[in-house]
Amino acid sequence: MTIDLLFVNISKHILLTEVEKKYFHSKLHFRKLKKKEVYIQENQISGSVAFVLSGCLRSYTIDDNGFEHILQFAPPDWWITDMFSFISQKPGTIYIDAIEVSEIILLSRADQLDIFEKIPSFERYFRILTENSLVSYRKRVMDGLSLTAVERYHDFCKRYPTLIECLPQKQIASYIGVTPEFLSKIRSKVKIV
Amino acid sequence: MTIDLLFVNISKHILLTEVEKKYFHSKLHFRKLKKKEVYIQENQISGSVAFVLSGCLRSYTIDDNGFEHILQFAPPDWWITDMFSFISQKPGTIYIDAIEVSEIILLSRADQLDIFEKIPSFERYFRILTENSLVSYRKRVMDGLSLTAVERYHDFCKRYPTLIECLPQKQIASYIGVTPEFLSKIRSKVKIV
DNA sequence: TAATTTTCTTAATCTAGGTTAAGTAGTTTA
DNA sequence: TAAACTACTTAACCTAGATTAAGAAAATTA
Repeated sequence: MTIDLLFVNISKHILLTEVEKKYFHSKLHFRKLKKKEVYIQENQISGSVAFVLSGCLRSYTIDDNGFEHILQFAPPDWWITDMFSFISQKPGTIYIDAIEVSEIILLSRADQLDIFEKIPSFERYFRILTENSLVSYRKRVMDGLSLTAVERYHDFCKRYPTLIECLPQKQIASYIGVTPEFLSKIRSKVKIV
Repeated sequence: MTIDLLFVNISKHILLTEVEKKYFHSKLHFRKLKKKEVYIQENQISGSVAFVLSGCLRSYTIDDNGFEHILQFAPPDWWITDMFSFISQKPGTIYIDAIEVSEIILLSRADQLDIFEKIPSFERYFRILTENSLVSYRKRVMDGLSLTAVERYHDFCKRYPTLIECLPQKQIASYIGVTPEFLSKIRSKVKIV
């Protein structure tokens, strides 16, 4: 996958001149991650936000009992970072690693802020991304408050059919907020009925 | 309360000229809400976002069983709307009403977009608000996945000490995702131990 | 290929939190 | 002020989902 994926994504929201594209491009860094390789760790300051070109990343916390809770999956064409740490430049609370071999493009917070100054339409681009992301977290909060585990699982299957294919089941369980054992039970019941 | 509250809030994030302030001001609308008066309803398109000058609003959904689930409280100095509907201009899924007599300032989506064109620093202002809001929804998702009801209640008390004072207990229960009966149980246990 | 690790399944048992119900206290409204 | 809601409490009972444990299947690694 090439960096074109990112420029196509951007062009859905804002228009850039060739000069602006080049300037933005000059601030980007490319990185490959092996399977399970960590991109961001707890207590670390997230210096950058990552755009996924290929593979898949995930963000998660580890609670006091050592259990992982998955916040987000980032397949190609998605941005991911520890937003709290990225915007505050304080030590973060989440881990981000690669579920499979992945290629990502990095933009540092300093460079992002610099770009906001030089190319104001980027402020719009990230404002729109943040709005959309806000809405999807909001939905997640509502679903947690009002749906059962079975309903959350079906909703996940409907919304992310491609992720269902490639993710280990225990990670889906962690995302929807149940134990792997219970998800297994849910799935076996569905088959019979 | 006067509209100054809003301009002080804005000045924490961006600098405006007098002309810009006046232009922005000219797009705002003032509204008073009685206790329980509805500002936005399900299936309605949220034409505007509201800044609270006095009183307190809340946003919530009503699920298939008729239960309310509170998404957000908006005391003075906060913005509130159905973000999904506001950005997409499609029919929304939530209700927003006044918990007590309230004064709010409204900005329509059309005017907001117009202001983004004319005064790009407003794009920054709302980008920053959206980033912060995203982080707090993200925390809410994490808390829902990793904390017990007791922990979520204590966290709420710590984070929103002023809201604890003025909100009916059943609304706090609805926000943290438990029944009023169970919250009552939690509170009585805390007293004894 | 075998050995090891990780994932998934099944089943018994347990518990956090829900449900139902009934009583009390506080607040609106007539 | 009384009547009618609405909010809060308590307690018995119930259930969705967790925990524990053990085996089977799949994927890594040597």
